[in-house]
Amino acid sequence: MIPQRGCYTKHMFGFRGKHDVVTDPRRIGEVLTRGVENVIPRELALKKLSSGEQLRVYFGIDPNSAKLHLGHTVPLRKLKQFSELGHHIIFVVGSFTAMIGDPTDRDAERTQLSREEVRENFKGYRRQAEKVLDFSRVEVRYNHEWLDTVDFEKIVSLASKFTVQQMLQRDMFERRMRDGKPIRLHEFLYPLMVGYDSVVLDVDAELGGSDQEFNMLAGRHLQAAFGGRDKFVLTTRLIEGTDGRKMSKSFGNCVYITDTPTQMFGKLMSMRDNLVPIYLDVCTDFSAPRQEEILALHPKEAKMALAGEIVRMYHGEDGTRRAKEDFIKTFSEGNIPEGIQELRVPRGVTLANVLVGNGVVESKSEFRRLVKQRAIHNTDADSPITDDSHSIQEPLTLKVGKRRFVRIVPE
RNA sequence: GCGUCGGUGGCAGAGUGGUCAAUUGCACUUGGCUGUAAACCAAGCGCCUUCGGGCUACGUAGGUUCGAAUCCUACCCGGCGCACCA
Repeated sequence: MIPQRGCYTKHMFGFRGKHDVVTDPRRIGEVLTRGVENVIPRELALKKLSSGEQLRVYFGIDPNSAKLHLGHTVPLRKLKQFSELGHHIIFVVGSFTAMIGDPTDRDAERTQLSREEVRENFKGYRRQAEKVLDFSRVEVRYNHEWLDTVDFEKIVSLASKFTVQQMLQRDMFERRMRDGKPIRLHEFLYPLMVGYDSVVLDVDAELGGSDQEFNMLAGRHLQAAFGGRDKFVLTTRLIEGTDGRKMSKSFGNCVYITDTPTQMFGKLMSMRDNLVPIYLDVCTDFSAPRQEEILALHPKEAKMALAGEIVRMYHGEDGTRRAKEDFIKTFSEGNIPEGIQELRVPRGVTLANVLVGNGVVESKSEFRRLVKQRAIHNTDADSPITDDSHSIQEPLTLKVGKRRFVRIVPE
């Protein structure tokens, strides 16, 4: 069953005394700066956090089934810090908003998800997010609980709190106006809906990626308009993917927290040097002095330290050691890594069919190209495959391009 | 509703009857160099191929033509302008 309003009660969460809330100015200072893009308004945040009151801190997520990457962990880690200060974390799953799709992410699939799918997706999300945040101390809500029953009268009342000009100020809309790209009316509704979440939950603070700033501020505006608390908004920094572009599934530049230690280590090592400082600051708990020490090392050593720490956070010491050994063996020494993909095939089939059939190579044309470029290397004989009609007679270990390895065994 | 401009490969954006599987840039792949980084250099970048070529593709469906991404018609979608705002 989907948790209904009331499933989570004050008995389960809650009312800690003042003495449970940490008000150490130094820690508050760190929470409000590290990995933080913006705090609006900063004075309000300081005042609330110093008051000793337990704050209601809201974080909303889209209920897609995607794997979590390091970028997703940034706000999660920030939530954890708030939780450690003794504040109450409310996780809102966008079970209703899923039907609209956030215009911020214009690639987002607009497929309507059923409530059941949303719930399933959240399970997967939670399983991953638990590597960062302790969910036993988190209140989880689904926003269809209150958005389902919103009628047109309510929508009008919400919409009347904004002017069209305010909506158009959003840089994304501004840009699309300028570029002559369409803006659909319902896209204005999205900030209203997620803003209404914070009205209903009457929160003290909202966290999100800096791409959510507009939506969160809309919520702040609505909460004030409906006589709620004065909330502050904290946006976390967005980290670039390993190639320096926006971290995005479609660019293939994400480090997923479900990646194996070896994958994770390898991806982090191949990232651009200039990203090391931000990753250190945002994705690890290294203190500022420790970060300085690391950055003073040879760039490769610095990256090793960073990669090692991040892998350790998600896979522990053992995984890290193995990943590091694998990396050194494969790339520093040019050997073959452990546990490569092994394909059992009938004797005599062509290599082209094997590689294309198993998705190692995309098409036969691609295969021919790779052969021509001497990119398919027989590591047993230490020579490239030069015959594009090569057929499999003997077991064969291949290196395709820089990092694809496959062992083929005829039977 | 009327007018007008437009819809091309992952993206941007050329091309306006044959020499177009489609200039160019970005992204991507591969080789070189390296620290599996960046930068740089070089090659490649729809699918199939017996390497001759074949097939599919420029919003959708038809049509004109020996030949269409390019011309015509209808439809769908979008931008802008005008009208509407009882």
